[in-house]
Amino acid sequence: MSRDDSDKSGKASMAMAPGQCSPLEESRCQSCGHRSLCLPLALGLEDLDQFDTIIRRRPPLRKGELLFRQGSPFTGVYAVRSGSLKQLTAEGGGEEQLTHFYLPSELVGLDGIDEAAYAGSVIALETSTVCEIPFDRLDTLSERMPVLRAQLYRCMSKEMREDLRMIRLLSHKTADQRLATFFISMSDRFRRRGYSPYTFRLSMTRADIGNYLGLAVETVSRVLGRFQQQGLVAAAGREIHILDMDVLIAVGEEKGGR
Amino acid sequence: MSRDDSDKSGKASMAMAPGQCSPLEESRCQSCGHRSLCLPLALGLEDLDQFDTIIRRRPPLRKGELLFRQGSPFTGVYAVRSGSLKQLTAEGGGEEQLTHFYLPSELVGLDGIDEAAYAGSVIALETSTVCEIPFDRLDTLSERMPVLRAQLYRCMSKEMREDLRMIRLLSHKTADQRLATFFISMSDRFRRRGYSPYTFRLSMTRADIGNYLGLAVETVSRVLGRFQQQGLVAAAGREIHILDMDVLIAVGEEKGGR
DNA sequence: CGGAATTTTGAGCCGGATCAAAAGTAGTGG
DNA sequence: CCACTACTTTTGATCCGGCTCAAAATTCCG
Repeated sequence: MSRDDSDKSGKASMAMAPGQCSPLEESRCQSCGHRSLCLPLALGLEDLDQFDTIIRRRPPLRKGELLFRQGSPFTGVYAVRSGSLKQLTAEGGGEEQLTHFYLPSELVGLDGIDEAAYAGSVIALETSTVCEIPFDRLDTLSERMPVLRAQLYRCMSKEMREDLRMIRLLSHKTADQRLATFFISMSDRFRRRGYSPYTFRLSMTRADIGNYLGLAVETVSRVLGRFQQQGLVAAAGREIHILDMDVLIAVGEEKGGR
Repeated sequence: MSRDDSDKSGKASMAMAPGQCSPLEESRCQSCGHRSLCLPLALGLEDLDQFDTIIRRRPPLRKGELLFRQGSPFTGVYAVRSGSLKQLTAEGGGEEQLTHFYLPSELVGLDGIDEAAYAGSVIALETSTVCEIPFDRLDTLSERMPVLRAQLYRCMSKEMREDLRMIRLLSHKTADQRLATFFISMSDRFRRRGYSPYTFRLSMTRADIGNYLGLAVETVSRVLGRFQQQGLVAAAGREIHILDMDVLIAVGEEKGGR
């Protein structure tokens, strides 16, 4: 609860200002727990060092703080190091649509390259840290590192593929299928990051989930209630336990949504 | 029905196998009318020649023919040279979702990089020709051509941005807004390609449009009927005339879809 | 001209939105 | 530590946009 806990662990950490702590140690990719999923995943040690020199550490964002605003000039992409964020995109006059949730190791801002401006606003859902990767330097570096370039292509392609999944979900799935798919997807993302796929804490509100899935808050709440009655999941606030993964997967993939 | 028909048109064409006709002239990027929108748009003449050597011409696809199937190994991307195509993606057991329409100069298959397999099946909506661009060679070439690399990034980023637009459309817009947005978008794409933004012929069926927009065919037909009554568009089969662009745009952007 | 695919039109129904309000949670400051 | 306020979540009642089913009208092609 108190910040002192971490400080007690040793004098070394006390000497460091928050957000700049150990720029030579903790903030390096080499020692980052998410390296195996992140952009530089396939780099050799030497290239990794090079890569490290271009990324910039940012002071942590607190809950609700903006990483960047929709339309602001594109300067680079960000890799999530800890915490989670959401992307909101608004259309002329219209309301905001939540288009992405970002977890550690994921790349934020790739959709800004084309028009040299970010396609949506990105906001921290909880205290979060990100690594800033200036795009021009990344591009230059990728010229000499085919592996890095390939990974960048793969990241973009992956996001396109996930967008397609989302389009399918929004176009043809029922509320039940959408929420089931959402839980399965989150579960999977936690699993990949070494956390339990059965028990996790969501950092977003029901309203966020509804906005993301194209459903009203009330519907999210009702469907979740139904899932609990059916023994598929147990939810206490934002704490989620998946009780029957198989059935949940089946619900998410049921034929003929609508 | 008989293949002889095409042969009758003249001796010159008889000397050339279909799909290989004039590989040195018509099929070159330099003489391609879509160069200003296509991948190599910013290349100098020398680089353009280089680029030309890696692209492969394909025999034209006839209406309904498959360019590639979902899940088949990713080998490269395709630039549409003439005609139009649609991408269909299916989920385990579920029905197919139409996720993209492709017009000349657009790049097909970018979403296949990540998993080394194409994310959806792509089918010609009419007789169409495409340029095949093997990805490994494109990647190698992009190493030496920063401009080409930048354009490739931009293409991918653009597709991501368009996917976001689609997600917003599917998540929050009414049937009227969806169809209005669709017409505006098609109009814009025709305009960019040098055709009239007010009068054009759609190559897809109402069912395709419905599938793409997340609507039943009947709804597409009804809304279109309403648009005609209101004097926004005139439609004769697949021939579309936009009569009141401004109002149509306004309908597409109305606040609070649902 | 004839058969198939496409498009339109009509009637009825349902999933999920909306509106309204209660119940629960989390920060905040005294 | 507790009371206060704001936010979040749940629950209930009602309504409507768009889906479904059914069938006619039209267009497309050979």
